[in-house]
Amino acid sequence: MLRLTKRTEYGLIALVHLAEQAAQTATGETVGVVSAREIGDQFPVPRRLLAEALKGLQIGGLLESTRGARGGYRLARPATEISLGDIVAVLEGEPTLTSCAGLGAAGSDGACDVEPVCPIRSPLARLRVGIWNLLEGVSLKALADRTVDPTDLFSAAS
Amino acid sequence: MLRLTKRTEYGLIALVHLAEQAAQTATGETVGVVSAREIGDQFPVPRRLLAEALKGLQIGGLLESTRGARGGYRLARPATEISLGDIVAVLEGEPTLTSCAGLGAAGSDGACDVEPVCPIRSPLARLRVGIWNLLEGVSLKALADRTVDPTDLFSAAS
DNA sequence: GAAATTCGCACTAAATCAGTGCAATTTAGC
DNA sequence: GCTAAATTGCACTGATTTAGTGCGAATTTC
Repeated sequence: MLRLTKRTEYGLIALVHLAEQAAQTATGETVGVVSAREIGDQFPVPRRLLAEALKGLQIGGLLESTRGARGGYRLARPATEISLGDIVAVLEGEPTLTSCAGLGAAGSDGACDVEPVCPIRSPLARLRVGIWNLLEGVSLKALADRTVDPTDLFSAAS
Repeated sequence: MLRLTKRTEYGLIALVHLAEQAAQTATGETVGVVSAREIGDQFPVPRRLLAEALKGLQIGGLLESTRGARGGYRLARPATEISLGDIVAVLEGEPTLTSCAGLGAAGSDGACDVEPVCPIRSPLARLRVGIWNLLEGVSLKALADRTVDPTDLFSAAS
C-alpha cells in the first residue's frame, strides 16, 4: 500500500528533469522543449513507459507537447504551480484509500456493503484528505530544487 | 495508489469494534473476548477474510487470542496506545511508496537501476515519512470514538 | 464427548501492473 | 517532395498482487 506505480515514478523523474531545465533559464520560463529520448538517455528507465507517463501528463494538462522533429515536452505551468498532488492525481487518479471511495458525497457508485454500518468510513475519509494535503503542499519546484534540505519539504513548503 | 487492502479494512473494522466493546467497561480494560463470528454478524464482510485479518493482527501483536469454545480476540493494549500506523504496518507491511524502498540506509536489496542518478529518491523518502507520521498520529481510540469530530483527528490527536 | 472457536495450508479467479511491438501522424530541415 | 525525428495510438503478453473459498486440525468450554 501507499505505493506509487512505476509509471508515476517515471513521470516524476521526467518532470523533475524538465523543471531543472526550466530553472536554467533566468526567468524560470521553459523555452525549449525536451524530447522523451533525451530524458531516457539520462535515466536508465524503459523508454516506452517513460513515453506513456509523458503522454499521460500531457493529457492531464501538466505538460505541453510539440510534435514532429525537434518536438518534445515542456511544463504547462511554472514548477512552483505544479504540486505533487496534481502529478499523482493525473498519473494514477485521486487516491481512494478505501474501496468505498468515500469523500463527502460519494453516494451512488459506492457499492460498499458495509457502508450503512461502517465504523471507519468517516475517519478514513479524513485521513485521505490529510495525505492529500501533504501531497498538495509539495511543489514540483521543491522536489527539483536540490539545494533545499528535503527535511523542510513538508514543513515550510510553499 | 494510496489504497488500503480489503484485509486492512476488515481488520480496522474489527479493531474499532473491539475498541468500542472495551470502552464500555469503566476502566477501558477489555475483559471479555469477542469472537470473529460476532464481528462477522455485525458487519457484512466475508467471514473468512475477517478471520485472516484477525489472525494477522494477533501475529503482529496487536491482538491477543483465546482459543477454544468461548474464545475470541481482545486488544493487546489499550486503544489509546495502538496507532493507525501500527495497524497498517502489521496488516500490509511498512509503506514503501516507491520501488526503491528508500529509507535512509536502504542499500543492498534496492535493485533500482535509477538510484545513482535518481532525482526523486530523497524527496519521496521524506514524503513517505510524512505520511507515516500522519498514520502514527491517529490512535485506535480516536478512530473508534465517534463523539470526536473527525476533522480534529489530524490536528489535535494524541 | 460434542460444540464452538481459533489456527494452518493450499487453491482458484480476478484485477492491476510492468513491459514490449508496431504502425500512424506530425513537423523540421534539406 | 523526401527523410529523419518525434509524439501518438492500439493491442498484446507475462508477472505480481489481491480477493475470496475450502477443508481439516488443534484447542477449550460445557
